[in-house]
Amino acid sequence: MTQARQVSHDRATMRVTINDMAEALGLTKSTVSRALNGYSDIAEATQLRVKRMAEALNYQPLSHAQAIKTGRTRSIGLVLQLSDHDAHRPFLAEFLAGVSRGASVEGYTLTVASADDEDHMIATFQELLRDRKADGFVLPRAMVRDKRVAMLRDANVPFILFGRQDADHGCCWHDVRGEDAMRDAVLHLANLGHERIGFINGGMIYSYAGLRRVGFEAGMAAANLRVDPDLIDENVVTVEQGAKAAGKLMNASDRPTAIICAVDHAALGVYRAAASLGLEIGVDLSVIGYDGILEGAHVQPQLSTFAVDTQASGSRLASLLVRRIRGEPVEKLRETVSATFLDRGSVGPNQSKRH
Amino acid sequence: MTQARQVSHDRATMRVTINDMAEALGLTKSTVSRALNGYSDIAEATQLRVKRMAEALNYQPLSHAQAIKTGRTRSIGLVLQLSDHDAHRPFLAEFLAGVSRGASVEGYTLTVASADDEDHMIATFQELLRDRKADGFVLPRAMVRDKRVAMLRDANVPFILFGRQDADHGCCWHDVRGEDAMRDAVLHLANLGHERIGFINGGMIYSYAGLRRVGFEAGMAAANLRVDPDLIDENVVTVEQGAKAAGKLMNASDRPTAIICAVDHAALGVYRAAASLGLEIGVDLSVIGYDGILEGAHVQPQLSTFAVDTQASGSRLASLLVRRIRGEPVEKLRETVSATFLDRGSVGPNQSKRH
DNA sequence: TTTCTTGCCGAAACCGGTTTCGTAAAACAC
DNA sequence: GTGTTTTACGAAACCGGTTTCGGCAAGAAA
Repeated sequence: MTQARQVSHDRATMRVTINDMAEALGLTKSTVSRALNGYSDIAEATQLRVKRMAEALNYQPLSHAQAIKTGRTRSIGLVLQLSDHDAHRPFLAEFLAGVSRGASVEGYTLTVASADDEDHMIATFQELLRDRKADGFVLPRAMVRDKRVAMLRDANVPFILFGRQDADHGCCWHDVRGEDAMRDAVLHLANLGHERIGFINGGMIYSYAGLRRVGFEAGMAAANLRVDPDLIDENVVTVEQGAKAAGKLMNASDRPTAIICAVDHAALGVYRAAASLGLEIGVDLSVIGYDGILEGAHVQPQLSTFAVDTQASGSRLASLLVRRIRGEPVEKLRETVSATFLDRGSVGPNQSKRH
Repeated sequence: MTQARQVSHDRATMRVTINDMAEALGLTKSTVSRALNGYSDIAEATQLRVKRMAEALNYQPLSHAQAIKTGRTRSIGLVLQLSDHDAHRPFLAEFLAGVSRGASVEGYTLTVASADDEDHMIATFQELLRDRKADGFVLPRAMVRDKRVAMLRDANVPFILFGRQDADHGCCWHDVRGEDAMRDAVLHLANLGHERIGFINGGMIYSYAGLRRVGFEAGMAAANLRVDPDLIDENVVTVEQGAKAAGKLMNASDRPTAIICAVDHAALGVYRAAASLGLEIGVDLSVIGYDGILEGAHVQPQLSTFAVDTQASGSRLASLLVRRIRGEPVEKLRETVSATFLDRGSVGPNQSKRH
């Protein structure tokens, strides 16, 4: 007991409490509290005085103490899903760093939990809410039919998607315009004379895949090219799957001269398939990926791809979520950013058109 | 205001509080509290009755409420360091999932923050402590001179290392015995007739590197082999660095017939170097890695390596840390586990010894 | 039987905040 | 100059727990 006191004593570096504030100001703590929270029945002069003192004393209300009365704890939650295929894992470090940084800027902290399937995730959400461990959630990897969204919306809990949903679903999001990237990829290739362009899409359960497909088709239409179903594959997220898919596409009666991949790992698979077919990437076969994974810079030739700033997105998601928690309407909290094209060695002019 | 009430109302699924417990039991809340915390001045029969009721009502004290009095909040902290080289990132997802799961089993949650350098990390620790966001910390990647350790030990804050430190440093840890793996790797290769064995070590600022070096040398000694300084390189953690290091080793007057790498990425670099030298891995040059990254199973031939169960370690770290927080002595909270050897295709008998 | 322990629990203070309510003083109206 | 409304703050209750303290009843000792 004495020890517990001891421990908490030298651990906490002696916080300054609202009572210290009150004493220093010659006010009561209720006045201090309301001043800091901007109540209108506190004279503006007093509010300023109090806020200045808070600054001077480096006073920060203890979120736990606030939580028991207000229910809000100034922390945002994120639940990892382990069963997610590993294609997404490399981004996780940056993503988390981004989210935690964005949160911290707003004075929020990040609580991370994990779940092994969607149902478990729902349960985890509820537990976190029940214990007030999170005021809202960041949902990475929006899915087409997303149970998480349904649950959180019904429970009236603030949350934000990394990815998009149909507008009327009433949630806010931040996303990278993968569809624009796919379209630009097509146009870029078309400019280089490619006409037979293959498309290897990602996991169709995720909403990004549908969008990228649309973008690919938009690009093909804009370039006046026909979309050949034989040159399209889906649900490809690993290098192996990418190699297999590429093999299939290259078996088509009329081979593609270029392949666009919705995820970089698939593109690396295309490299592998090309190698086993004796084709040179960037010469015999052009490839464009998406994601901007590091390995892309380490293959020969370097992979041309659309890089996503995962960390920036994480940070942005956190700050939008905090605004949502603070009460801003959903409609104002939807935004997209663009990926940046890295024009590297895996793309070249269409050789078969040379005369 | 009314709205806030509304929100917090349908969000929280109406928790059962200690007052509900008291009412249901016909006791006062002070008795309920002490019963649940096992105070000796509460009759054992009563304790049981209370605990049973807690079970029945699914009562969990609100950690925030406890925190303001006790200073402890039942959550463990983890600060990511962004500047860490990416070699470690692939493990992060599993590691975090493990930590959060281990924590959750003990009724703890995980708070994640990030920092860009060591000093910022110290500041982040202090902030988390000051705001009581964490009762203790998991420190991934123990370093040889670890500022974090010094700071936390001085502040008397519970923490645990993933990795090891000199015993007298008075901290607890959980680690994988990389040194044993390195020794076994040597012996395995020696059994196959290899005598010229190279060693490519990882980042020397981390404590694992020193240990693995010791393990390598122990293995060489046990196999009666001479350690040739020309066949050793250090601070290699990426594929590129690995390729470069391997190139250097293969330039030695008396080439190694096998190379052991302290990290898998380096081993993949060896593959690359071998390819450019026209050497066949597993035949002309044997390679053994360490980590068990997924890519190791996707190269030709598959990389023989020592796999680490990062998730299990994360989980274990969390549970040890919780025990530390609960007051168990440091000395009892140190343990190591072994990596498991994956005997795959990158190792073969020493060709040069064939007659 | 009286007194002294001991066991067991309730009452109340406390932790660090928020929020409701009441009220003295100042400002306004007449 | 009096009556009424504002303005601006203090007092006190509250949130959901923990902890100190005090006291009653039963059992032990005298």
